[in-house]
Amino acid sequence: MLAQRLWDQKFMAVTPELLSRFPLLKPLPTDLLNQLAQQSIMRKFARRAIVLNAGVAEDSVCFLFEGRLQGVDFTIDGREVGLYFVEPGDFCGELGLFDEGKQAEYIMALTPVVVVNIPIESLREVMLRHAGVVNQLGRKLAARVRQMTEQRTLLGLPNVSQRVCCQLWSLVNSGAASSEMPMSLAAISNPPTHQEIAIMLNVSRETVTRVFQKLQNQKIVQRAGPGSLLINDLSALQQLAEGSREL
Amino acid sequence: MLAQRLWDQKFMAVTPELLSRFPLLKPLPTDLLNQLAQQSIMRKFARRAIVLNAGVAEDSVCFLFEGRLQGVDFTIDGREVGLYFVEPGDFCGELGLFDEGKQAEYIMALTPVVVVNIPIESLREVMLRHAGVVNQLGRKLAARVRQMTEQRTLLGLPNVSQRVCCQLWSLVNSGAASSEMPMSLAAISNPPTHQEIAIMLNVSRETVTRVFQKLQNQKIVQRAGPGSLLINDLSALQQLAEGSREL
DNA sequence: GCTGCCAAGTGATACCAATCACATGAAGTC
DNA sequence: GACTTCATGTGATTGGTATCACTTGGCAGC
Repeated sequence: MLAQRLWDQKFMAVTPELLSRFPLLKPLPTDLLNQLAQQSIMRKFARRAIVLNAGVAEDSVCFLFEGRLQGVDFTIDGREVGLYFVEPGDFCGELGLFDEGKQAEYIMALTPVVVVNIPIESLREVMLRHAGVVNQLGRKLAARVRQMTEQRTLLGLPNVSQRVCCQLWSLVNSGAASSEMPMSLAAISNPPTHQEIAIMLNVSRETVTRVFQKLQNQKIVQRAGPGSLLINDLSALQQLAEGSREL
Repeated sequence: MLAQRLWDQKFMAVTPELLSRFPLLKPLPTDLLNQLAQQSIMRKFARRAIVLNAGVAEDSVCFLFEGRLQGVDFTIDGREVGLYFVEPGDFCGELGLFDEGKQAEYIMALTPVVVVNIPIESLREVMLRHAGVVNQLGRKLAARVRQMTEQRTLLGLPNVSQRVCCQLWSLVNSGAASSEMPMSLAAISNPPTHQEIAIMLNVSRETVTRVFQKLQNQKIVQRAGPGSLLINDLSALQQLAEGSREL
């Protein structure tokens, strides 16, 4: 473990410039960033690797530099449960900053990822002196609660197709914040696999596939290569999500 | 509306002593409590009344003095979704302290309640000067995220009886923190109605009833009057929750 | 005591999605 | 190019829950 860390550190030093790419850390003074950079380590993980472990008190917060992460948990009977996605520039494992509790969920790499681990203790010190950081962390937590609430509401939908469409709809709205798209056309870049969607919605993978089949047959969505899903008929998707239209 | 508030204020003045009963506010100096008390109002609500509205930016945080509240939301098709309970001494609607977003979920009175509303603006000022308050709020949010994560995991269970038993199990552990009980015997005071449990677990009310029937037939739980549910066989409940035993 | 209301209990039925067991297709590796 | 591995596609079967339509029972108010 230590060897691994030293190796990483050696070959991929964490620079203050790199840290300042993260919105949370950007406002910090240069010397502080220098200090943090020295205490931080950069690590790479393969697809499907566990980046943070549930049930243990992790000693660092994980900042995502490249790739995509997902918070996942497992039910007692071993079933996988998808919680949320983490995109580059964002971070996870921040609950430990506020209490001494254990990491609640696993963080798994959906793609090969590059992350920066910053020790919790160092960040706690930063929090003491920089109210702005505390503020942003508070906002982040609040946003997470809101998002979880929305997701929970989604799970209340009795109609499974509607659940899938709702999830797609919320992916469209969160992902493609770029507003140069025409209203009727949008895209989801690096769309989750059917399996990833399934565990977020408490449905089986096959069911997700079948919903996608129908959506494609009706030309509402369309694959554009492996890394992109085109939404041809945005308003149809919205109607499906809202339940005012059936598949 | 204004008249109502004046009425409440007139007949039930908020005293600093009353505010200091809340753990979050207890550490604050007396003069600050005085000030807050003057800006706060006490209100009563009947059972089933909406205490905080979803979708609007509420201008106050709601401290629960008496009774029990539940965070609820509604799916697009009008189905009720239960999110969490609020017990006396606790508060809700605190997300607005961190961002300017709208209240995410409704807060509904499960019993007649007495609450104290403290303006968000006043609390924000308090947060600026008293790091301890920020700290506690952070912990509270973190705890909420953990609890929501657990609840979400619960929903992943394919077996509905298990879901119900898990929920009961977590009610036992959170509610009856009083440790003078023998290990094999516990009780849930003011247990939620079947309907309230049902909407938290995404199951129908009838299904909850049927699970309770089985639990009662097997003498695992037992009603003790309207305000209490006895758990006769705690370990059996645990096994059922963990899936190592079937109903 | 009567009435009304709401929580809880119960059976019959229908249907929808999970599951299983494959087939196919695409991407990366040696 | 052969091979592995993973994502996706598809049909048949089945069981579990929602739903509906009631009944019962307890509590409160008049």
